[in-house]
Amino acid sequence: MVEKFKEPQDSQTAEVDFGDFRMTKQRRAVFDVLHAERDHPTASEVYIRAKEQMPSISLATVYNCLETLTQAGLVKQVNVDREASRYCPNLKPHAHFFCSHCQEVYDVDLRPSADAVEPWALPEGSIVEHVEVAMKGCCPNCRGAGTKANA
Amino acid sequence: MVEKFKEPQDSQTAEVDFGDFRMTKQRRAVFDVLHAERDHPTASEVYIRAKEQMPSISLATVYNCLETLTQAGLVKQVNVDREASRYCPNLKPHAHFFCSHCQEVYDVDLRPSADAVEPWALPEGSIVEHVEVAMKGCCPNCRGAGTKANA
DNA sequence: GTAATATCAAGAATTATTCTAATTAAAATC
DNA sequence: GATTTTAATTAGAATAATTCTTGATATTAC
Repeated sequence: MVEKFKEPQDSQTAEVDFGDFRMTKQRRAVFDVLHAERDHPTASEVYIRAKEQMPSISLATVYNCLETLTQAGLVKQVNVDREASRYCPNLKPHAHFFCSHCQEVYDVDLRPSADAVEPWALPEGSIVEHVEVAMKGCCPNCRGAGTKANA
Repeated sequence: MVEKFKEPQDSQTAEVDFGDFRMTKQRRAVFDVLHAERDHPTASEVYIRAKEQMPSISLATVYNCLETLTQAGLVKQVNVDREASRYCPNLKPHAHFFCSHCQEVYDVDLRPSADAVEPWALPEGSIVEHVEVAMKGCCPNCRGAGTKANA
């Protein structure tokens, strides 16, 4: 049921297990955009970047592709407050740190052998399928530079 | 600068430190709604409940009040995915558990002397001002009842 | 009591996202 | 390799939560 598809055209990344989905040109383009610069672009930003390689792609398709890729487990959707969703190709368990000064989103790795759920007193019998941790504050860069963006 | 206002009318809860803001009838009504049933209503749900006590209140005012109360630190805004924000009056540090079956949001306390940030390998010099932890899964009730809502 | 300021209400506007319907592309079958 | 079937793409309309705008109404300061 789960097969591998080879990319139908030249691309920067190797072949990817795409599950039941077809690896179309558009999905490949969106996937490549996310891997080219590993910041955390919004759908619109992905759209702008994808258009450089594929001017015919539409915003609706970018939304579709991002959803498909998310369902396939190839990218993660990142939500900070009520702002536009951002997307990231980091598949390791990680949290997100949002710097209020430079407005950047950083990935934060889980410490070796640490457990993100451990600090929380869940009732017996709860089943956790998914944890999302979002931190907000000031990143080391902005801190050193005297909080330029906000001061 | 930070003063106490007494409520301008009868109400269920005691006087509250409201910071620089005025405790108006509308804000009090919204505040009371959140304390009456400690579930996690959306702005629209708060609106519906507040109208029972104050039929003249508008949705825009409910949004304004919720924002004011949030800024004053008296309620917390809870965001799960891209769905409508929910509001909760629990001021203790806590996470939220969203049951995909009954669609309820539960508060999850921090274990005694546990630290929500500890599992995360933040770069030196990061300053965390705020942490938001959202878990998704199945609550003990739904688990016992054979996942009625989804199966 | 009057002036200054803050809040409220109603509806318009905005924004991210999803839906719809028609076209196009890809895979399966002949 | 041509045809059929199925899935994906596109453009634009629709939606939903939220914010903004403007004028009216309270509340505090003087």
